[in-house]
Amino acid sequence: MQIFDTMTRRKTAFVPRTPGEVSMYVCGPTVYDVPHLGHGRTALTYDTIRRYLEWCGFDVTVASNVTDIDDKIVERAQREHRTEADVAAEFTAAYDAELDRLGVLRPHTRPHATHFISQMIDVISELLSMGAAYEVAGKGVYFAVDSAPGYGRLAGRTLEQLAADAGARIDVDPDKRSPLDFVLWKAAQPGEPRWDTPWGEGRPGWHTECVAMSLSALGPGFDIHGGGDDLVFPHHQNEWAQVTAAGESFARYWVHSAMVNVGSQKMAKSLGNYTHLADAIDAAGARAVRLLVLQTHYRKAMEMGPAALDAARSAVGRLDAFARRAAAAGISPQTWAAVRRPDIESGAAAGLDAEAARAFAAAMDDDFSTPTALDVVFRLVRRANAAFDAGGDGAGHEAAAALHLLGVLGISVSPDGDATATVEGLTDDGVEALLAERAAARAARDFSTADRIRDELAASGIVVSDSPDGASWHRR
RNA sequence: GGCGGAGUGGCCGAGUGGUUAGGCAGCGGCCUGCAAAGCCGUGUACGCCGGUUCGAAUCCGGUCUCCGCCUCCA
Repeated sequence: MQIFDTMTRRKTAFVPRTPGEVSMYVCGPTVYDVPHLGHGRTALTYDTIRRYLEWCGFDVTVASNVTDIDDKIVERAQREHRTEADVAAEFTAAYDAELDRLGVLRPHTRPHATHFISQMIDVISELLSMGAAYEVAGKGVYFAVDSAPGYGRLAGRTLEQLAADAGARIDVDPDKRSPLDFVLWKAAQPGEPRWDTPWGEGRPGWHTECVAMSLSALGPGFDIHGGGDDLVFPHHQNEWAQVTAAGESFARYWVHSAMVNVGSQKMAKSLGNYTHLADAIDAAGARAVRLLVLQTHYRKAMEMGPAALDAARSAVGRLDAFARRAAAAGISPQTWAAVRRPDIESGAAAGLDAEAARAFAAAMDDDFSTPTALDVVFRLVRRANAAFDAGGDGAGHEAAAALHLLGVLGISVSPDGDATATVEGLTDDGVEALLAERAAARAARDFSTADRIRDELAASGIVVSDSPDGASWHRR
């Protein structure tokens, strides 16, 4: 298995710290507003990686934080006359709700920054004692970047290059020894939340929390450190600098997922193309959002506008229709839910198309190439459908593999369509009654009545399909 | 200005030297009372200009355009 490591900028063979186990830290959100499409993409990226590694047989541990104290949270709390904790609680809940809808597995541990103040104090104290950090009266504690040789490497730049550009876009703070130095701890300001420390009251800077939390949760030298592309610099570089200065080992692999574009520009509030994750899920369904995300490689910027979401929604409909045919043939995803990659390689999962599963695994082994993996799945679906058309039971292996591999990617397909969709109106019995009426009309070759009933059902979200064995239906 | 990425058929989006990516949409056909679903068929796609090669979307040189990061950001 190969993973692209941001630090070395190349695909690297994946060798975990402990054989058979993978430890993964994913930088989570700052909870000052509702989650947007980008949060969804990032979460789905790491959820997919996790699911795949688990399928491969690894014992995976995921830690993902919530930043619940930060400038923007303070700002919003003050603007809305509420506490920071209240703001954080509201948007943590919103984040959880949308990720749950997307089917993103909850991390095994989810540290909150405000619960790790004492660990952050330990980190900063150590850096102060070794001279890697310094205090500025009234402002806080800063990290001296020159105490971390190689600073800039994650961004593909040298300290000198970075220094030459410093100040190009923001004013240099004269209290810093180097313009690149960053704040570890912010001295208390009136009206802001504060914690007591050996160097006075204040609140944490952003970059220390992930150091304290990741190392607490996963220990030194954990395997994968992930997050959005925009965190590479300065956030991850600054985390790395602290750990490096302290002489500890940090992440073995740095993985970053690319940004979401809407209208070919990065989605951002300032550009007015900020899209709430909840709106996209409402419009296209959670599975379409997931499918769309996986149709693009995680390291490439992707388009998530309405047209793209709509196309994905159609594709999910195709998969559901396939699931209906498979179910009718007695092939259900549940049958294969417990199968893992080693089972297929050992031949213990006879009944699945092993060749297709290998092609799928080969794609995923290549830096989690989900678009190619989906290619494998869709080709299986077409072959299985063709076999269904041909009659007989030749579709079994392909259909089973397609359903199983979709499950590995976290895409749930179902004969019933989108189980989370809101369905109002007709009960099952009501539908059956109307269908009986329609069947009678068809038998009498009264097609206008039959079509009227079908149209009525369609208006209620019921799709009717006729076959030699009679009519079947499902909710759209 | 520095660093990095990208330009692929109507749209999204894989693909790093030679056989069909895939999805969505369209068109024709089969199936159907008509549909739906499905299958089959269907697109002189690789920003532009040169070069290397028997052969390039894929390598080299040049050029244009777009995007991201350099500041909080998934």
